[in-house]
Amino acid sequence: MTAIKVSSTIQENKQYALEKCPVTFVMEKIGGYWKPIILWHLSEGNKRYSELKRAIPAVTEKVLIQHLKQLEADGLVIREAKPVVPPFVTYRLSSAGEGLLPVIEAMAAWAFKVKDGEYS
Amino acid sequence: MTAIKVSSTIQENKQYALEKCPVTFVMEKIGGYWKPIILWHLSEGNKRYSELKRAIPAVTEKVLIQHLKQLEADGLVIREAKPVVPPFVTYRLSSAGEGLLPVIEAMAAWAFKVKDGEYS
DNA sequence: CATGATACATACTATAGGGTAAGTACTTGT
DNA sequence: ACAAGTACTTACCCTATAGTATGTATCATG
Repeated sequence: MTAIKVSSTIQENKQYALEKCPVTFVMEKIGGYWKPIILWHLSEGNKRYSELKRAIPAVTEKVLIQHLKQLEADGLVIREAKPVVPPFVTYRLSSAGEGLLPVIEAMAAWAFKVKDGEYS
Repeated sequence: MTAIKVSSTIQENKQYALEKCPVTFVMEKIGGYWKPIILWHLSEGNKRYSELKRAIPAVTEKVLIQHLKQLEADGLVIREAKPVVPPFVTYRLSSAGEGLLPVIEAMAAWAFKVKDGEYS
């Protein structure tokens, strides 16, 4: 039943979903809990690590870098580190990251409609 | 450090994110692994439970109903059950669910751009 | 009379992700 | 000499979610 065959795992289903569903593909990239917020803040302009930290106080440092690393690995943000002695690292959106902004805005628009009770 | 205070939990951070970030709000609704796929299939028209099952063979039945229940509870899909003896249940998008289609399409559009290498 | 189809439910497991807490290396300020 | 700020890293825990496997009620059909 359920058409799951030999040695099926979560990873295999993930593969399936990634290939079959472009939306799942996007979810993989921005599905982290704080990623959309990070992207949102970066859409306002380049930010230092510490600026992001202060801008999103509820996220822990571990998760913040974790997400930043993933976003960097996925090519959505670009990290620039000046090799100075108190470290100076800035993050900014790549062109792919900027391409996501319309998506983010579409999501925000829907959320506001829902909260305004526009869909009774 | 990290500005997390007394009795902070995942749930509290969730609350924070939900209030502060409309995108996280959307993620809560369509963030389940198969939800976007389900919504996509429902965008093609009403579907019976068994039709969805066959349309998305890689998802298990448990997860399929689980997601459908959540989507129903979130007001994104509408469940209609005819009280006949072999059960006949159809699912369709609510107006709020339809309102998400532009979001889904924006995500899909971005995904295809990425895969086509449009952002070198 | 047993199988299949319908639309689920339920008990159990496994893993990924987020959270907590603490530490690192280097320098400037007091 | 010690704290504070920079940008992280690491070890550990906890929970939410997906997956596995099986069961349920009803009827039609062979």
